[in-house]
Amino acid sequence: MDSPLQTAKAWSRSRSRRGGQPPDGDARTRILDAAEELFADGGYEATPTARIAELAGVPKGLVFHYFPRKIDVLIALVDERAVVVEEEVEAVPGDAAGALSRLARRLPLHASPAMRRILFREADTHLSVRERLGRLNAEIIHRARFALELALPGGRGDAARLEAAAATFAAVLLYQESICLLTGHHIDPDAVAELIAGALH
Amino acid sequence: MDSPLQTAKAWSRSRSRRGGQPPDGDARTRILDAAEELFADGGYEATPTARIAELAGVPKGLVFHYFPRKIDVLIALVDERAVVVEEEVEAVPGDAAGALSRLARRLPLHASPAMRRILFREADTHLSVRERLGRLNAEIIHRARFALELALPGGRGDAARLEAAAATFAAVLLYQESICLLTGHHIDPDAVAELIAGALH
Amino acid sequence: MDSPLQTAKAWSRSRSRRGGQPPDGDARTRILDAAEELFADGGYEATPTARIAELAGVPKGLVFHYFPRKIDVLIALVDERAVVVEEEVEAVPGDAAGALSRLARRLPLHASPAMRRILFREADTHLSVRERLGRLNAEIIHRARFALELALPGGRGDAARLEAAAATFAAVLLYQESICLLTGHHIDPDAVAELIAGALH
Amino acid sequence: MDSPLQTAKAWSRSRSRRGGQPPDGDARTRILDAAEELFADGGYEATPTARIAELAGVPKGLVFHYFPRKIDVLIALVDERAVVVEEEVEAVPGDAAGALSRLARRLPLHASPAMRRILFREADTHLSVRERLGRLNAEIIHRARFALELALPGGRGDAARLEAAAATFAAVLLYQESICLLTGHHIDPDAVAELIAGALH
DNA sequence: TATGAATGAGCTTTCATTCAT
DNA sequence: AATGAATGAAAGCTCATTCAT
Repeated sequence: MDSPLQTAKAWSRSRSRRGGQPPDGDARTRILDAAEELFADGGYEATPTARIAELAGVPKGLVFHYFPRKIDVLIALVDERAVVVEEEVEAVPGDAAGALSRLARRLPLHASPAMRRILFREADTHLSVRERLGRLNAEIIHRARFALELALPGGRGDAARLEAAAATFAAVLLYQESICLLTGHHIDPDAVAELIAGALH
Repeated sequence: MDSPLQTAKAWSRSRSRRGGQPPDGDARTRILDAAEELFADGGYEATPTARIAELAGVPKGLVFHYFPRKIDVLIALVDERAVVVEEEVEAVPGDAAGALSRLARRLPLHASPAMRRILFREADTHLSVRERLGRLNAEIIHRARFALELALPGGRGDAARLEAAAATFAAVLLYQESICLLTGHHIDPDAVAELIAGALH
Repeated sequence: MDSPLQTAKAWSRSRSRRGGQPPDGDARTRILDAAEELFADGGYEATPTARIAELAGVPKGLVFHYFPRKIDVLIALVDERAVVVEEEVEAVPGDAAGALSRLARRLPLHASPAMRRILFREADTHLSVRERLGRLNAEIIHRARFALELALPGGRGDAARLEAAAATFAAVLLYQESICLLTGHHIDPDAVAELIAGALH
Repeated sequence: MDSPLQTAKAWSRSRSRRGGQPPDGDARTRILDAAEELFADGGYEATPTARIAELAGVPKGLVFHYFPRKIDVLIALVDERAVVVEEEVEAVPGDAAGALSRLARRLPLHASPAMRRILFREADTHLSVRERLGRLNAEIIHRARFALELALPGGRGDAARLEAAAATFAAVLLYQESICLLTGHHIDPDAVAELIAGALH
């Protein structure tokens, strides 16, 4: 409740509620589960399909039954487990900081923490991943701009300023988790929301 | 001069000035050059040492003569070509936005665009890279905070607010290049500098 | 009528008359049809059973329902679709060249062009195929010798000469199609028939 | 001396004279030797590279050091060990049968019996092999026609007849070995030479 | 009879690394 | 310092075959 994004544990708790004990669900699901974990940990390239199969508790051949090429596992993962939510949000005029905070708390992305790591780690080299990350970034900027526009009185404030504010907020949202992982430096999205909303008066 | 970070072409121009004959420099240098390009393009894991040797125009065995293990190439690259500059900067009270802009224009990092990509791409999985990125982030935050503190009148403005501002600016600086590469979305650091400086009055 | 052997199109026309709905015939037939085409094109070894099933439009498991082992598909093909006709032909004394021409036009083999390719391609390594090809060769030589004997006056002409003539004609008949496919060089069986008949006076 | 083509034993005797005991020669040569034997026996597709390495007495990886893809082994084999001799032969007017016999005894092809099998077996499916076989066929027909033309008096005898005779002789020469292997039926090239020469008077 | 998930042995190929020269 | 053949473990992937339904 105090964290802007669900933790890894909270996420797996919410998913395992529907299933049983490991091996959880059907073979295809277990393969994706395993791949998600391993890709997030060591990266796509460094993860052999054999280890995916092993962790999933299925024979090596079955991985290729469902996913003819290794890359298809990653594609399926992104397709099915990193869904960008593109819907209109209700307008709340006047409270820009609150709107940004709410956006931070509820990213327009259905994805586990592991999937989020994969999304950033592999975007560099894999087109389908990059495309998904691009959509997410666009959606966040769109919503941030919408929140700021509504919150601000009239047409005041030039467009460039608003654009920079939205992009800045998106950058923080997208990378705060990476930054924490890589540098150990925590960023409080609420403080940033207030800061940016304040900057536009 | 109008770009916040050197472009790839500008960088290689500035480097080749010191070098000379094609193929440029001695064998060790050519190996590192090749590795830098290939690691940036396809990632460390996906780059065979044989291709490094090929691109460097040296026999395969020579790579292992200079760098006993493949990982040593990456380590040397980070050590020698991603130098974080840790020095005190002169204070310019009163002009917070200008100070941030100057910081954006001159990151405390001696590294080519390719090296910067490597730094972010491999930080996840390779300790020595992560450590370097952490130092860079710390240095940027340090300087941003210093600039903002000096620029602001008195001790006014609470510490948390200043912290958030510095972290936000660092996030933008660190990831603007990645964001552009991944999403095509440009961010103007000067606008962000002004925005953040403005937010602190 | 002017071609010594049926063309692929003529063959499939004559077969589909008995069949009917697309996809043609029952599952077993469609499997054999697919195998015939694929074995002829790429060879037995290079053809996965999965592709046979795919081309036949049947599930993979069904192939093994009808043919427990992959080799059984080839065996069935040869058994059922490369039938060597072993029957006595009427004698027509005096016209050796004509008799050979007739033999060329109507090989003692019921088989599509694809099956003929399979017969030659797989004879090297698969006993049942080799045996069938041997029977065909023997039958052709038998008929050619018979035609030449009858056509020639008395017992004149030594046996070895006649043997060589029959074998030569058989070689041309058997391999003219292969030669054309492999080298693009056409051979006119009628001209060869006349040549060989003429050689025996 | 009485056989038109060298036997397998005679061929390997003539080659091993230059080398020592097995493992004979350098690694690349041993790999080609092994491949030649195995491809001839079981066919290209059915021969794993691992068995080539095993028979050659080299580690599996070395095969791919010299031949990046499996198909390159076959290509090298055809390139280096199935050389078609394209040179003019001296004219011997008047003795067509003798000229053809000499052609039969000395095919314009430098290749072991094993290579000859490979040439015919793989021509169907591998372009480079087919091209080589086509060249051989063309050369044989060329020489046979040349021999028959010279041997025959004046311009007598129509061109089509001569063409058929040359093609027939080439077919017999090319396939006599295959026919013998596949059907057990021996053909005496000398008898065929005499027959065909006789047919043209 | 019909189906497609499941299996695992084995395939081609890759690659970091070693080493004699 | 320089070289490229040699090595073998392990990678991605294929495929005939089995089997529960």
